[in-house]
Amino acid sequence: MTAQPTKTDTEISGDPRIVATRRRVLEATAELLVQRGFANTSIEGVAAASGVAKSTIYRHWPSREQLCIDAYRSVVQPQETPNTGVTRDDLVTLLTRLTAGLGNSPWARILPSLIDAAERDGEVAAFHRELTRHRRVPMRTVLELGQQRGDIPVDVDLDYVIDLLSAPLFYRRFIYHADNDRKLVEQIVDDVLAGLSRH
Amino acid sequence: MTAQPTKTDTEISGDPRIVATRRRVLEATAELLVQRGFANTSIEGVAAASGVAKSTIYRHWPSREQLCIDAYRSVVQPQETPNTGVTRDDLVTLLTRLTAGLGNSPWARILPSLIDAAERDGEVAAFHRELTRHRRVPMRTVLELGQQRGDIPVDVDLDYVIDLLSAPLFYRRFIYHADNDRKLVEQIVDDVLAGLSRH
DNA sequence: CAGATATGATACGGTACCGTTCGATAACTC
DNA sequence: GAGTTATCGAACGGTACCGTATCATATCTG
Repeated sequence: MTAQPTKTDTEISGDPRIVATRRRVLEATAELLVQRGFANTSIEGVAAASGVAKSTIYRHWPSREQLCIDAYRSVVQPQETPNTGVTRDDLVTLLTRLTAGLGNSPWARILPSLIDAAERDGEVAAFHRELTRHRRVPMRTVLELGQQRGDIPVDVDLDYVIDLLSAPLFYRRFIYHADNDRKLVEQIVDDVLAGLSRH
Repeated sequence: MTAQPTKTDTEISGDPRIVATRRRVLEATAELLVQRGFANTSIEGVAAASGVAKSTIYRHWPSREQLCIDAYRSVVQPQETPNTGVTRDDLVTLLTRLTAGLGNSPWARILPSLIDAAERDGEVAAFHRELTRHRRVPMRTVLELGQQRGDIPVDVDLDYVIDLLSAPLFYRRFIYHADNDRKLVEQIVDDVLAGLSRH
């Protein structure tokens, strides 16, 4: 039971029938995850929504969990790392982008379901951990460059800085249910950087 | 359909049968919510776990949602407001308490389910909003006193400060899956207060 | 074109809930 | 103790899914 990503999206299978089926099913699953959440998304529901026969879905995915994980993965897009040479501006760019993603993307709308499922399912938890680590890479890079530049004291743990910067946006989106605008992002970046400079 | 809290816990009904039934059902429901989550907690499951007949449960609660909301409410305990006269220390106290609560309490273990359900159910969302607002009151009070004392600049929005202070703990518990220790709490408080003093 | 392969459609027995009804007990109240 | 009230337990018809099997049909590949 080693983590088997159920094939990457750069599918090697030439057969267009397989490619089309996978695409249709993953799209329908993502849509259902948005509308109904993880626990209320069933294989039969996906079959009905996608127009793909249930038996065909079972030929491609071993379980509902794997299907949902694949669907979620298909909805996450990679982020590029800004590099203007100005730490503050690059952070604002990253957080503004995060704000946009948190707003209305399928990724954000499914995330609560995923977090909830991860509380009880080890497979989902491992997947979520991997995704989260991955998502933090660009900001980590920006902060490392900033540290080399002297914008951030060298004794500060950069993962901690990522927490300080990102967490308020997640919190306000999922718990406090408040809007995140650009002004807020700038204030967070400036306040956090100012706070760290005391070290 | 005005927000009807389905009776407060300070139940006026003298009949001990009713009191006992409500207690048994709410306890079993909370336990099931921890174990299986919101979407996988059914009335029949609660009946089996509590030993209370299904028909009896339906006499007390109109729906699964209302029952789960009541069960969650029964698990939340009110927080008192520290007041040592030292803003920094009071904040550390509050956040340390939050850290403890986030660790292993039923409240924290059910929270992801509740957040997920709130994404799609207006009734749950309203309830969650109410709870969140309520939970923030003690910290708001501490910050107001701190502001009067001059520890926090007057032009700073205190709700924003609550976000900066609390969010990292929630983020690390539910998204980053990292531990929150006392040292981290102190660092957050000191860094945030230092950052705000630039205003 | 011929053979291989993927899909569609349907049916299967089985499980878990739903929300309601009803009569028999048990427990409380006055 | 008599009357009221709450609970139990079982049964109801109905819905949604599960995971598997079968076979005809459609679609690719060489």
